[in-house]
Amino acid sequence: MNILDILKERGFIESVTHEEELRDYLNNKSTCYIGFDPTASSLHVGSLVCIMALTHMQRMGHRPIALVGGGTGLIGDPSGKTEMRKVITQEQIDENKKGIKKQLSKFLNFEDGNALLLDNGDWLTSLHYIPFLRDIGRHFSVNRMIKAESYKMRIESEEGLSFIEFNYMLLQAYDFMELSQRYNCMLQMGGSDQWGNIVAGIDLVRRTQQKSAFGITFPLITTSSGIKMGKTHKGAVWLDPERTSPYEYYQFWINTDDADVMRFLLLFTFLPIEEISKVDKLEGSEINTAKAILAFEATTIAHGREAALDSFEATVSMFGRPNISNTLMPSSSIPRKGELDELEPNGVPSSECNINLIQNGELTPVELFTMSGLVQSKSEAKRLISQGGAYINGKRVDSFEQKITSTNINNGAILLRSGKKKFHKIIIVPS
RNA sequence: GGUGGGGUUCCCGAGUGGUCAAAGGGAUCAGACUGUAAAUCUGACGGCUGUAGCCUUCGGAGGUUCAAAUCCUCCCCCCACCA
Repeated sequence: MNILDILKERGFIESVTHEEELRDYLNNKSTCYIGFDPTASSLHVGSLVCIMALTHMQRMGHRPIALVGGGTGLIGDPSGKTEMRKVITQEQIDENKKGIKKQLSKFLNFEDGNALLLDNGDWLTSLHYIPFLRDIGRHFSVNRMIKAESYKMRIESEEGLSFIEFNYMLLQAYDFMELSQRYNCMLQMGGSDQWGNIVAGIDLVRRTQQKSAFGITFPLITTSSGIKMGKTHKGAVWLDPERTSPYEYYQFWINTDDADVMRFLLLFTFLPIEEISKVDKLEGSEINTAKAILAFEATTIAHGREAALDSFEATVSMFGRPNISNTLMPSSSIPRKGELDELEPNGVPSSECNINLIQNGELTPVELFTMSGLVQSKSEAKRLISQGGAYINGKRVDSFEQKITSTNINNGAILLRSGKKKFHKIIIVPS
C-alpha cells in the first residue's frame, strides 16, 4: 500500500503537489522531511500531526528527516502569523534543540540512518550574502512573494512585515535544495501554513537542479469547538513529561470532544482504520471508552507503556473504571475487563506535607489548596470554596474555618479535588 | 528627519481629573444539567485580609492636584502619511 493512501485515509492530507508523480516517488524507498522550530525546549501536541506523519513514513520503510531549524530559528517564520516573533538567542536554540531531539527519539528510530535528525544551522549560518543573493535570490519574484497567502496577513496588518522575515521563505527553500542534494530528499511536508514555503522550495529545486520535488501539507487540526489543537487553559500540552506529566497528557486526551474522537484516533494512534471506524456506532456515554483507548494509546506512544499504565490506573482510581468491551479496537493493549484489578494509582499529581502541620491543627483548607498548587492564590482558594468547588476526600468543603486534622488522613494521604476533574494528593510524611 | 495616531488588567477593547480594580466581549474557573462530552443557564474572574478595609496595576521616569489610566514634562516602543 502506498503511504500516500495511508496518510489520506487517516486524515493527514490537506493538499499535495503533483500527486501522480509523487505516488511514483513513494513507491520506492524514499526520503522526506519536516522542519521543526526550536522556539521552545519542547514540542507540543500542536506538532504531533507532523511527528506522526514522519512515524508513518518510517513504518512504511521510508527515511524521514526531522530538520531542526537552528538557522531559521534565528529569523522567525512569519507564515500565517499575526505578530512578529521574539528573537531568540543561539544559546536558547542550542538548549531547545536538545529537548526536541530527545522527544523525537520516542517516535522515530534514528539508528542506522533509518531516520535523520539535522540542523539547518549547519549550512545556513555560514552563508555569504552576495553569493546567496546572486545564486538563490535571482530565482524569487518579489511580485509573487508579496501575493503569497502566508504573508498576506502580515502585509495587511498594522505591524507589517520586516525584511528579515520576508527572507524566511528563501531560507526554507534553500533548506529543501540542500536536502535534495545531500540526501536525495525530494519531499517536504508541513502544516498548511507552510504551503507557500514548500512550494517555493519545490520551485527552487526544479530550477537549480531540473529535478522533480514534491510537497504535502497537513490540515490545521482544531477541536470541534474551533480551538487550535493542543491548547488548554494552562497553555500548550507539551510532550516533555517534565512540563506536562503523563497523567495530565492522558487527561488531555480523555477530555476530547465526542465529535473529535474518531478523527483523533486516526491521526494520533496506530490502531487499524477498520477498528477505529467502529467507534461510529458507539452511543452516548459508550464513547467514553473510545476516549480511554485514545488516551491510553496516545500516552503509550509519547511516554511509553509504563507511564500509560500508571496514568490509566490513576484515572481509574479517581473516576472509576471504564467498561471497555473486548471487541472494541482489539489491537489496543489497554487493560480490559478482568485485567489489572489491583490498582496502584501512582500517577495522581501529588506533593508532600509534613505531619506536624496537620497534627498541630493549624492548616485551613485555604492553605492546603494553595499549597497543592490547585489554585494560584489564597483568594482563588476562597473563591473556589465559596463556590462549592473544593473537596477534601470527596467531601465538599463548606467552611473556611474548619481545620485540617489527622482525621482527614486516609491511607497516609489527603485527596484534594477542585471542580469536577482536577485531583491532587497530599502525601503525609513523618517529621 | 517631519506630521499625525497609538501603547489599558490573560487577549480584544471602552474609559480623557473623583462615582475606576477600571464598561463590553472572548478565554478561564466554579455551580446546575450530564457521560471526566457538547450545548444551555447561573455566578466568579489583580493580590492580601480582621470582609470594615489595605496594597499593587492602565508603556517608563518625574511633576501638577486634596484626588490622575485620565492633565504637564522628558524618555522608550508601534503604526500611518510625507521626506
